[in-house]
Amino acid sequence: MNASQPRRRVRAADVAAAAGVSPTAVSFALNGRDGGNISPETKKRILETAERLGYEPHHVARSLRSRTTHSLGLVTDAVASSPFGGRILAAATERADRNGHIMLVLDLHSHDDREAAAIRELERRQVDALLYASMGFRILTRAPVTQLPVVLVNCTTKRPDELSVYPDDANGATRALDHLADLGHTRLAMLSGHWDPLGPREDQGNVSGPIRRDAFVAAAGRRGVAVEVVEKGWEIDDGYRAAMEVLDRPGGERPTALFAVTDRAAVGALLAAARLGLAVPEDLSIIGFDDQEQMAECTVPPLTTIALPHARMGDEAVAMALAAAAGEEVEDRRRALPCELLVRESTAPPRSATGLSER
Amino acid sequence: MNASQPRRRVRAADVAAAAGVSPTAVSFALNGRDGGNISPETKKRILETAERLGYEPHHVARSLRSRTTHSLGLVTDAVASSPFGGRILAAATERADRNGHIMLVLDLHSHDDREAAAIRELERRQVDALLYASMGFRILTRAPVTQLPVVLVNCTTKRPDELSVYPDDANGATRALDHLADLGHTRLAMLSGHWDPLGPREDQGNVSGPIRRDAFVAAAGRRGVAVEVVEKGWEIDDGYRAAMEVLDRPGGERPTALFAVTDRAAVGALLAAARLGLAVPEDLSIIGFDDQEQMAECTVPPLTTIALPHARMGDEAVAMALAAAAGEEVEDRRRALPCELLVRESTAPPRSATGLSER
DNA sequence: CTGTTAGCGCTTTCAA
DNA sequence: TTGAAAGCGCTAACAG
Repeated sequence: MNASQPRRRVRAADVAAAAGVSPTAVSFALNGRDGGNISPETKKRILETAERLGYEPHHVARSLRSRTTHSLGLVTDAVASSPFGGRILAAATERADRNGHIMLVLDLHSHDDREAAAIRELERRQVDALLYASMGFRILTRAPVTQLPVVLVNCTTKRPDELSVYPDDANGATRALDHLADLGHTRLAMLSGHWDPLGPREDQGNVSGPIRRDAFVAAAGRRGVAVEVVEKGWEIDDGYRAAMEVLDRPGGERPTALFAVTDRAAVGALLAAARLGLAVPEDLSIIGFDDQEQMAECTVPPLTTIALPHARMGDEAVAMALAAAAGEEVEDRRRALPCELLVRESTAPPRSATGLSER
Repeated sequence: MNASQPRRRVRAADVAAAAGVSPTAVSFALNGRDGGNISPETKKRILETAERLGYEPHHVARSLRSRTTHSLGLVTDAVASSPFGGRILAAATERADRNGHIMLVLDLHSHDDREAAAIRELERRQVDALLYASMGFRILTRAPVTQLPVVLVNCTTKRPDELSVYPDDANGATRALDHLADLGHTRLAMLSGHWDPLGPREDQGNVSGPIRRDAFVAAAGRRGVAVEVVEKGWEIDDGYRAAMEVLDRPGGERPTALFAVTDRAAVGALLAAARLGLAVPEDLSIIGFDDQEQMAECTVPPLTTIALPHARMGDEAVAMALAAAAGEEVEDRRRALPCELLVRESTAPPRSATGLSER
């Protein structure tokens, strides 16, 4: 049919010519910018012509003229390469896309010295706003320097006017304790991490560890249950060693439930329990934190855990960035998002509470 | 000092005026485009002036004029949200950045029907080339349709002219077997997955499973060692069940080494071994596949595994895309990248081979 | 060796 | 209601 498929890109002017109108009319019709100044039928004809010709607006030209690129920059310290970062990124790109924006991604690979250059690059690209995401939850001493609107993701500062979204770890830890206490456990242990396991600089460390620990201990105090805290670290082997320490003792002195600072540590605890011949959850309840992909859901048994609000962080961060870019006043500039409890199969009432000793 | 900080953006014309030259000279000086037609000292003066004024080229304007945006589009079926995808993405953004390009990321969230729209969006944005990355290694029946140069990442097609980079799973599985055989194991089991665990459509499934299995079995045949294959799946619980099946029998009939199709399955095997009171690697060697972040390295004991070439895939994909965008002829259009063996602590010679029974 | 000038494709003010 | 025309900031022919 279309014998002479046109090689050349079809421009607004081509549509205008084909429809017998001016470029102005085309622009108006396509952008719905008609302040009632373009007749419905003309508009319809223009739209049809554009469709027929396969017209696609030239985004770059549009950006040059309108001084907005409909794009957002995402600078990450290493999020793109962390197992959680993906969830933030996916939700962020999703939300951006729904709003006609696209995400420009720059990964610092933990080289903080590249930060300034990355931000300048994004400024040059005329992004409408910036997201700055960190791998672990951090409290920054200073936000990235730029004239652009910035939203901090998975990190925040002390300044109340700075835009940020981050997980409410304390809320999550409290839910973990309540879950265990509600089940009837009274002798608990927490497999905890260290302060600042990642960075050399004070503001680089992941602060989730102490927050989770302190909130858990505080909540335990409120509920009147005992907690033994063992600080070994976040990883599988750390959890294994910590669990071995509290579990390898006579039944009566052993905690009936463990709260692990991360799902990885919880997997270590699972390993230790298996090694010690303790059945989970019958002999020992274990609850993790993070709802880590491909891990929490498919351990044996599946892990009860506290889910980090990654998707929501990405989503809200973009919403905030867009609002700020549009010059709107943003409410709740610092958003601590709740962490949901996911009850799976690694937690149950303690033996003494059920009164029955199965198997 | 700078009492009157200029609000207005400084343009090339401003630099030209300040340096007492024409905009052309500025353009030439900044782009190194001088065909020897600009005096070194003029150039120096221009550069200094630009520096002093804090001039930043307006990328959008430049793109409009030069018809190249120095940006690459990345369409993923869900890579951004997978634990491996991050590594690809990080390496890709890194390489792009080093070459003055930026990455526009669009995540399909497994909605294949959005693919066409995503690609059109990227075309509108005038990206110089496209990367199409899939979460699991797939063999596509058709590549994305676009006029742009495309590089397939972690997937490929049967067409030899299509650009792609993907892992050489067969190579990895062969290395796994060689490692075990070299250690002296003669009675092995492979904890394998299913064909097509992910997608409804035939070309959506991850093909790594059967490739790894077949290559492992073939290599075993070559080395003359026995392999029992158990097909349960990729996840921790699948590995646990599969391992239980082959391990829960008298010592003489039990394999001395396990090859797990993924690190997750290997963790399941670790759990099963612990449950059964088998010491790893003394009683049982376990080797995984993937070198999964925050998992392989920190199990107890740390897992010997085969590393997927994620970073290299991201890196080479960008290099290929850039070359293709520049109109260069690309060699090795389909690149199967080798998978390295990482020897950690979960593998050792079998008891019978050492002749000693420790502990 | 340097400057003038004409666009890239689109939007939008202003006049018809 | 519609159209002409003037740029957005930069690059690259083409003169000078």
